[in-house]
Amino acid sequence: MSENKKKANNKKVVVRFPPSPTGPFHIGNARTFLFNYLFAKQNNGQIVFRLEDTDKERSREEYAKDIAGGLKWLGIEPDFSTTVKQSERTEIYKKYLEKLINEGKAYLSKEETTEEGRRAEVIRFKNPNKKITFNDLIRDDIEFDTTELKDFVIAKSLEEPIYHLAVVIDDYEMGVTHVIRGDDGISNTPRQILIQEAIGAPRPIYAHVPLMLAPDGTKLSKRKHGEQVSVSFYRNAGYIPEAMINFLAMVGWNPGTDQEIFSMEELLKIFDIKKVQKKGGVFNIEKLDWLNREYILNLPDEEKVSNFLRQLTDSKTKWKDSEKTKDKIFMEKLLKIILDRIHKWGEVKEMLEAGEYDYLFERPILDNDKILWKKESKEKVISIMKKILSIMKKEENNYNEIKKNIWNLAEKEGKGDVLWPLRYTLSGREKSPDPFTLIDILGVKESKERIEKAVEALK
RNA sequence: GGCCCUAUCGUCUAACGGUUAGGACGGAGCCUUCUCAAGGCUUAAAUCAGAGUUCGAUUCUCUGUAGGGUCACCA
Repeated sequence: MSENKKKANNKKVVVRFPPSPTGPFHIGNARTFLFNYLFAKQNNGQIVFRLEDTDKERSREEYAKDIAGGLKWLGIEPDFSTTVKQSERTEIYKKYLEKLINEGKAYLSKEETTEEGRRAEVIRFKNPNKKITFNDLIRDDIEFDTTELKDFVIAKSLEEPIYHLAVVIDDYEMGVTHVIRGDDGISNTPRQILIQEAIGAPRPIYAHVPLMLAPDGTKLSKRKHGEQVSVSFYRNAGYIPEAMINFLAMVGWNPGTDQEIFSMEELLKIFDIKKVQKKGGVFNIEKLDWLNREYILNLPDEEKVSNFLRQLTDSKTKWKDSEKTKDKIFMEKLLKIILDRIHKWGEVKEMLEAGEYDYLFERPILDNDKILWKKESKEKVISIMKKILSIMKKEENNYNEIKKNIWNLAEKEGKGDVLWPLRYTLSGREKSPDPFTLIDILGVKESKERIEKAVEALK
């Protein structure tokens, strides 16, 4: 008897991560894995990793790597040291198949080969045609009549087992005690139980977690819903793994309190597989974005800086090696501005590449019409600008005084009449941070020069 | 279509058979420095329908309806 089987007998919890490497790591699978992970860790159990690559046509090494990489990124790693590949286990399956055939529980079946690619001979399971009831941790008892399954195919040949056979044998040999999978697996369960009974394997405890759905209410699929079904999409977009975990856990589960933010540690304490919803949950990316922002804001300063710098380095902005980027104080101010405007790190790169902050590095080209807020008269704007300039000259580098005095001026002359031309002159953009923030980051000297130039151009 | 599963605001969800049906995201409005964000406050928004059980049903039962899943020599 194998080591694993002994453990199962001792009721040591063993769960499995059985991805099929036929595509990039799917976000829905990540969630199912998370539930497995939480359950296993809570019970001091083992998490075995199994690549279900019996479909030679579609399985690819790069996908297996993407899945393993995604799990590592999310911080929910199985026990990779015991990784099993179904493609390397044909001898084992063959043994069981031969036994099943010898015992009359399966048989070689001659088939009519009307379609191309179909075998003239396959191995079918001799269906005892009975009713099967199994218990599910999430849905209680589920009953099936297996008669409708007929004598289903379990292998194309002795060397080519079909999924159901391989799964049952592997779960048995690996001592899997709890099968926690998507509820699209519910209808597979009765035939797998039939096979279990035929090979004398114990029945694991099942928990079918509802699927995570797309906004249209259907199963998330790459074909229908695109890149957003892949874990790597979120990784590349600059989401924080802890935020992803938090979000994934909350689609379909909640602790029954108002708490929204959970660390892995907290999840491990309060997660309860039995409290997982029965209904599928829609993947709501807006909530994810909100959550991710919360996580970004809670990051230690050094991590904020390093993430920000990485985005800058990765970007294709013309000024990324400019002197200014070496000015620590300037960069801190820029980061502060940016942090107010992002939900995920990838947006930093997007904004920088879109030129949204170019005006901080070079003087913007101004449009005289836009300086005039709501068609103010040129004369008025010029006179206001001159007043601002005199405030700046008087106070020179006392930022707080300048801010106070300009604000007083704005109250007197009309906020928009002062603030808009000022802000636009400094940034050259219709949308930007407020003028005081701009003066602060640009410096009084540069701000003054920009205003002087604008006044000249207006005349 | 057969079989299986499910049903509370748009979304994620809370509510020993007794609540003004609660929270969060998103929305709307207002405030906060003109704009964009961020933030604050306020607000709209739900028990699928019909029977039954019960003094009383979001909660239990049945029926219907709707949605989803699954019906491979894919996994």
